[in-house]
Amino acid sequence: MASMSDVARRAGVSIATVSRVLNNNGKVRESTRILILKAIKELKYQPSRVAKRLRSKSVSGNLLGVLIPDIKNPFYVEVLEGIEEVAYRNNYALIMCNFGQDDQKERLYLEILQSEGIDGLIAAPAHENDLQLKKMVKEGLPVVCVDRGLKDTDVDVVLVDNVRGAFQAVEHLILAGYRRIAYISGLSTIPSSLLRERGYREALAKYGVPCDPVLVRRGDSKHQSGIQLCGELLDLPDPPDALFAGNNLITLGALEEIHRRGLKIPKDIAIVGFDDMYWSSSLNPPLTAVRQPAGEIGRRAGELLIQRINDPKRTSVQMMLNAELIRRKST
Amino acid sequence: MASMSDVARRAGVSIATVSRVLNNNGKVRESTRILILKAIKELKYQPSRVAKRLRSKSVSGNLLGVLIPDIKNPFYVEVLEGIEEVAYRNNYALIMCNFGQDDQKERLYLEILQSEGIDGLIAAPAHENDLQLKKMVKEGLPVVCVDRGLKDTDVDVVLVDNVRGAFQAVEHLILAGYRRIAYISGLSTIPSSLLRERGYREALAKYGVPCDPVLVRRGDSKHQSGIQLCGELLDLPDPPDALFAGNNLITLGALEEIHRRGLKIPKDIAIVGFDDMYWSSSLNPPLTAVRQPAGEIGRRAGELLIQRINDPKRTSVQMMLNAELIRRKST
DNA sequence: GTGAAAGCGCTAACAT
DNA sequence: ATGTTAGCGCTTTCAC
Repeated sequence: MASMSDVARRAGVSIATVSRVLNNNGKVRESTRILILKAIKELKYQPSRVAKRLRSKSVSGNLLGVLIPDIKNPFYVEVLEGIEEVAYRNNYALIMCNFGQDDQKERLYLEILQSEGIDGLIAAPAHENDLQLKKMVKEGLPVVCVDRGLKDTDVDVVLVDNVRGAFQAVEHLILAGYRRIAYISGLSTIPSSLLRERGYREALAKYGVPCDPVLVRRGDSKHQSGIQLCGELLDLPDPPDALFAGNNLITLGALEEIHRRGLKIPKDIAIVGFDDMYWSSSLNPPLTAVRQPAGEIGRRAGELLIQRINDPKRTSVQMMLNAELIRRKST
Repeated sequence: MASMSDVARRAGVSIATVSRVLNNNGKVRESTRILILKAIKELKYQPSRVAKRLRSKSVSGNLLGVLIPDIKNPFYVEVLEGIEEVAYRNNYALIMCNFGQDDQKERLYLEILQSEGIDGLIAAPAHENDLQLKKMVKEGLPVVCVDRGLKDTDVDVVLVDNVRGAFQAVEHLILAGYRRIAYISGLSTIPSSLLRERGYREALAKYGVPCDPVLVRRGDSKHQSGIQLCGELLDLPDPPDALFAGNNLITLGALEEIHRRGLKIPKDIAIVGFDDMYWSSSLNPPLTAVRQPAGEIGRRAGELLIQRINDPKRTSVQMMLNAELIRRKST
């Protein structure tokens, strides 16, 4: 691959001049600019992002990190897609780090990202109290969090109103006449699990529906735990007549278990999921769900990050997007 | 962030020696090694992958590129997960490029990857005849293709026996008694679409089932085209009694349309999809599908790539994995 | 066994 | 308006 000095030699100028036309700064005579442009074209020259990144912290290296807990989760895929969209538009490449809810792996990835000299990071951290990430923020790395924030730390966050979303889901169930409403929660270390539980309780409270503790089950946010916990609920002597599933994967797991038992939705049991999927309408019956605008979360996060890279001092914002209940046929 | 020279100074040695202990090459007295290790720990030194990458083509920069057509497609998500798994195990970071079936975007991403100095690339190219990618291969970039190869080019490829997979799916339909079997194809520029169509035709031929051209529809591999084309088929004066869907997204689209019309599966129409999803059992009825071992495709591709990076001269291989028909309840 | 120094491709400060 | 040069952090000869 041709380098800047190749271009310079071919155009009969110094590399500094080449750099100038490349970055459009400094004055360059039109005639030499044309000469250089020609040389660039002829040599098919492409600047090395690596060299640029190494050279100086002061200039953008056009590289962003994305740290997500579980790429199997369609929610994160959509967030990722949103991020990618704005990153690409702004000429940033993306390093993808999927830590699979594994703290150790998250730590290692964070180190790698640092070592890669990324300009900024979008993360859904394992905990609100992620020391390493907090440290990186303090040291000045531009970070924006999605889905969950960082305690006592000044970062941009973009998320959804989990309490309200959950509240709407459960309220909808209550108004439809269900009374024994179960909640399958994801990992209780994740704030959103707790917030959704709060929404669940608030809705029950508001309508005076008693909250039976056996109807609240906590798992690990994954597909398998949806199957497992849904099974436990169904095995109860007095099983629930409706289910509020804490996330995507749990919903899918619960659905699998319900179908396996040959139960009819919503006759035998109703279900509403937190997180919509673009193919929720393909389910049978089509799923009622709380839709987080995942793509927009990603896009917003990307935009905030780029803003922060360009203006590291700007005050941090928390952007709360609205979650909307999509009524289909499962309730 | 501490650099090598910080470590060297602290340990009272030269950076060359530090480099030696870091890379475990050259002789270093045990006592100085310990000294250096101590300094590294104290300074929390982390080598810069950027500098390493810039420095020399001869040594691995620990960076891989992944180029995929559509991250919305669960198949690619699973492939990606497999790749990520082995990349991580081997200390490679991943640059993710989702080109969304857009040729222009693919080209730009390829340029970016080159400019990032990646050590290797895993790609599902837009066409078998991707000039730019072919050129990069010829110039010596280690590449492995997944899902589709590169014409007249010597690359590693890992994919699935599409003809056989499709054949099994359609044969299964025929043996179950269906006769008007439709095929909704993805983009006809993608080899797998054509191969699956071939499997479809071969199965019909083998059992002497006439092949009605109106039952073969070609779309763009996306969700929306599944909805659209399935609708067209259902509107036929003599509609199909079974459907073979060319990929994941098409299946989901078709399902949506079928449910929308209140049709019963498999009574009114049977469906078998190409590509299984981990939540296919959550569908109602659980979906019969041809399962590509997507995670394994990704892992294999990752392994092949790393092998090739370490041994650029080794002869290229084509690895064809088996696709398996999973019989559930939709047929 | 260890150090000095060149150089990867680039930017930016300083000269001219 | 253009050139020279000093690094960025590292690997790798080549000396000693």
